[in-house]
Amino acid sequence: MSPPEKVDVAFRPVRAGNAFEETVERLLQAIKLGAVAPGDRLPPERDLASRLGISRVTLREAIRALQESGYVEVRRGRYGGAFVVYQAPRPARGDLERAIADLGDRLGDVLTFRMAVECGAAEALASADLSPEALETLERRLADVNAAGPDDYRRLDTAFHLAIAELTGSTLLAGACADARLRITDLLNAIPVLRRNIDHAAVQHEAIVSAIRRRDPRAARRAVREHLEGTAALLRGFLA
Amino acid sequence: MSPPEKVDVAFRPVRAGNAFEETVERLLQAIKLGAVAPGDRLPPERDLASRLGISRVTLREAIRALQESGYVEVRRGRYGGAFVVYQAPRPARGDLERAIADLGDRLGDVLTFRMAVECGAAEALASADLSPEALETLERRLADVNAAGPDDYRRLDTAFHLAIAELTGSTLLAGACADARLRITDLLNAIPVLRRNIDHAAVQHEAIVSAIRRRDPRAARRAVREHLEGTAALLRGFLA
DNA sequence: TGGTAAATGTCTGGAACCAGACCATTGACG
DNA sequence: CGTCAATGGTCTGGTTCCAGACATTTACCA
Repeated sequence: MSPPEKVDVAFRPVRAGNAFEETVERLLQAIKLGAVAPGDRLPPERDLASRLGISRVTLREAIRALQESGYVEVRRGRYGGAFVVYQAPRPARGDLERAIADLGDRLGDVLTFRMAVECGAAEALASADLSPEALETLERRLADVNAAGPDDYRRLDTAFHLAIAELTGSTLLAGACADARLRITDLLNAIPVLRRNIDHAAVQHEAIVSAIRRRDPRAARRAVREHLEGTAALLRGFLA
Repeated sequence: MSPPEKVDVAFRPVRAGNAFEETVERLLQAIKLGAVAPGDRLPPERDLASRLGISRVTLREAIRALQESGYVEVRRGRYGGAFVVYQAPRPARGDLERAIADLGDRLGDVLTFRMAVECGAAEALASADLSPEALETLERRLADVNAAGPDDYRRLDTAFHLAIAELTGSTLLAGACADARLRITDLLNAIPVLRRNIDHAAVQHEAIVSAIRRRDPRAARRAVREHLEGTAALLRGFLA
């Protein structure tokens, strides 16, 4: 037998690192991702801390960091909370290059990962026995994206993609999709939202939902694949 | 627009929980997974601690727990270390039911996740431009499984599956596959290794490698899908 | 036979993190 | 116009976790 079957992936890190930094990162991504729309507020500290599995103290430190960086505005009293004041800026020339450079050689990693999990989610959803409510949620997200203005587009696009993952009912898969999306948000936000691209995406989105609706896993997968490949190709192009 | 697009997956836990318990779990799974064969030793404490991203103290506590449970044997001095003494027992009647009950309603979640990431990995690998060394590694793992005795089978089967993920070069995807495998190990170990099943699996493994070799992503995906679906169906059957 | 390298074993001080109790503020609503 | 519930703000004591220095053990090897 061949001796060195070192499966080093079994010894990968148990924890990501510092709880505070992780939390800042998570919240920041939740904001950029649009899980909380500008003007809305984060859940109450006690709730959020328990959902994130950290103490309120640590969460508060993270929120303060976001406050000092101008992402949220904290108000006290009843109906108070941490309100999102961040509005994703229109991408400027050079943003994309910078974001890609930040990601470094992990770009390919992320793109591969995203392709695998999002295609998998779509296929799983199209194989499942969807409740009418679930289907309605999906249609609603699709309508939201189609009705979005330029400032809302990325946010609602993300919500649509993540809805597919969440509706599979697999929290592991949904988590993986969210993770993939988080890692690529900065890149997506750096791509200008052009009319032509939106229209193209809308057709593809429709194809995805249609495949899911008629329970055609292979078509669902193919549709997602084509949808993501456009972005992937664009980004990989900047590596040359 | 439809107001409540609560993407609660964005607020999922930042950290898994207790570092000590997480570490015990991880090491235990690494052993059951066969990342370290019986008789072999874990990496030195300092190495391992840094790889796992925890302190040596915490790692030592975890190792001591494994020692007291009889999984490893620790020897001091040069050429010492934590040696694996655990030999996966032949599954007994009722093990599988117990393992499934332990997993509870997360079974579907795990199966869906596993299907998505392993299919994704195979497809990605079949789309990639494999180096001769990579291909050779894959062939070697395949040969290892085919040459395995009953006691080694699960371990080498795991090594084969994880090799596919690792060779994609995407650490995220490899990590996800390892994670999926970890979560399902107890189930797999509870399934008796029958001659008939081994032969069947060997044919499917060959189909997977063959598809990768001739760079046919769709065939690779389909082969993995069929391979995993057998297990999934078997397990789901126990839910009824 | 003794030196040495590589490993585990032990200790200390400090940083990070937590749980929970309590305080302060605020806007809605009766 | 006062009450109150929901929220952020603060404090205390304790636990977990860490980094690093130092001690001990052991097998190879000159």
